[in-house]
Amino acid sequence: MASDGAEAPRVRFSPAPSGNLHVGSARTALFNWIHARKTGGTFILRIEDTDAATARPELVDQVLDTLRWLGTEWDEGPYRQSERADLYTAAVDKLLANGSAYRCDCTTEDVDARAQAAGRKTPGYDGFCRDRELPAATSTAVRFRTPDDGEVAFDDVIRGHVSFPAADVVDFVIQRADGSAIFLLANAVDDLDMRVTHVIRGEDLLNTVPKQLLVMQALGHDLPVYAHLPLLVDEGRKKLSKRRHSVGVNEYRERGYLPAAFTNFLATLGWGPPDGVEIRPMGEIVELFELADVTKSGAFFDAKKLDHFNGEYLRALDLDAFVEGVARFLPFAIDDRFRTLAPLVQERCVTFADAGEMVEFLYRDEPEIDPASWDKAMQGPAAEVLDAAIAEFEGVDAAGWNSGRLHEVLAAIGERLGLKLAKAQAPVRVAVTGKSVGPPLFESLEVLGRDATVARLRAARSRLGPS
RNA sequence: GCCCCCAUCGUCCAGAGGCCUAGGACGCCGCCCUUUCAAGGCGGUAACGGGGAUUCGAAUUCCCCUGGGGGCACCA
Repeated sequence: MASDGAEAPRVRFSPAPSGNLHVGSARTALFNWIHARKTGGTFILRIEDTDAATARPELVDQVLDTLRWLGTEWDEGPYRQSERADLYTAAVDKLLANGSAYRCDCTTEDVDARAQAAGRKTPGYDGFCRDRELPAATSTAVRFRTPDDGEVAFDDVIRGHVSFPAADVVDFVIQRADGSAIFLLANAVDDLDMRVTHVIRGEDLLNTVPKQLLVMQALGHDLPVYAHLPLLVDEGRKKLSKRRHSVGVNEYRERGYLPAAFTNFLATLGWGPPDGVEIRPMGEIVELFELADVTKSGAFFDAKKLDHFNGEYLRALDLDAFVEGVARFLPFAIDDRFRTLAPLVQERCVTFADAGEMVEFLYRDEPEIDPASWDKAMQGPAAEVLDAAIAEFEGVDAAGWNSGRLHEVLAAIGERLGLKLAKAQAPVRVAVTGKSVGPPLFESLEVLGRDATVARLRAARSRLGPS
């Protein structure tokens, strides 16, 4: 890398501080991070909070926290645009001075009204104030003067050559009337100032490139290389919306997904390793990753596939790590009973949050009966099974109360009643755990203990009524 | 309305002119294993949007159409 003497790459992730980081943003952050690691470059974090109206300083920490959880640690920053206003003002002054920008006092209403009067169907500014030479005032914003003809073109690492007719790029605001900078300006100035070499971001920003290129050129600097990632879309192929989906990374974090599984999955959205092995350590992904290999079309965030990834990662955890990780998702403290069942629970979890469901029966005085499970299990010879189980289990002495023994006992009962073990265990399972699914029954009963087991069987039997 | 981008199984990726009767993964279906449920094993379903052109040969190149998406703010 950098054998041509070029400087090491510098990339940046520049989220707006909107709190709960969007999964699409997380993917963008990840790809930036991967590219930096791959190339020995620097990953810069910059918070884009130039809009005082929407900036929520208190939410910045949440973004940082999420990034840390994902493992996409930054090398430089975080910078905050709200603290760099002088830089933007200086840039605007320079553009004003060299004729690249001018003041404008048109309101949005003025612009729309003129467009309507002129019968134009294309929205946008018409250059009304270009030559009015307005003085600075509290009501004037600053607009960038775009070329009237020619084209603005660039080579995107992922998309190839992209060009726009310059005439379609209307004069745009770079500084608000209150003197604050607009994203287009701040973003360009910062990329220049931070010597960013590769701008890796979502495709929704592809259309802003010409404007930013124009600003950068007017400021007289070398231009960064752009790479626009395909958007993450919903099942309707629309940009993932906060309205209808769990698009916040925090939701996944709270539901017990593992950061390694989550980032591994994100890495397969818009990119795939050449050998087709999708589930693998991030270190390998970093090695294999090439920005130019990124796909061009939108990718659906498939929660089912994420679940599969997470299940794989969860099962790969050693037992201690699983127990430690699952702890904060359980509504009760980890004890020996949980530890005993843990290996069986781990095998059956997709996320940490699933574990509680499987063992909660241990921590209640009485099982919470699921009606559907009850109806299904308490049919046919259920009463006989329960009666026999009560009688037999009661006779097992405390020292012999273990899963192997219980297995034998219930198998014998089943045999006597002409039932397969699977059938015979159903009423017992529901009576004791309240559900028709869960960890293996005999291990569960062993951990629950004889007295509690028998008490629950009796309770279920009486609830069942006379046979 | 205008501009830009995109187009392989339901989904995510492979495929950079012959190796493709298109491969892997998730999902789904079936079978096996089995103490329920998972996990695991085995098998199956399923795609190159349409039309031209180039070529001996096109999923791969070019053009048009269609379809989808994104953008066009004193938001980012």
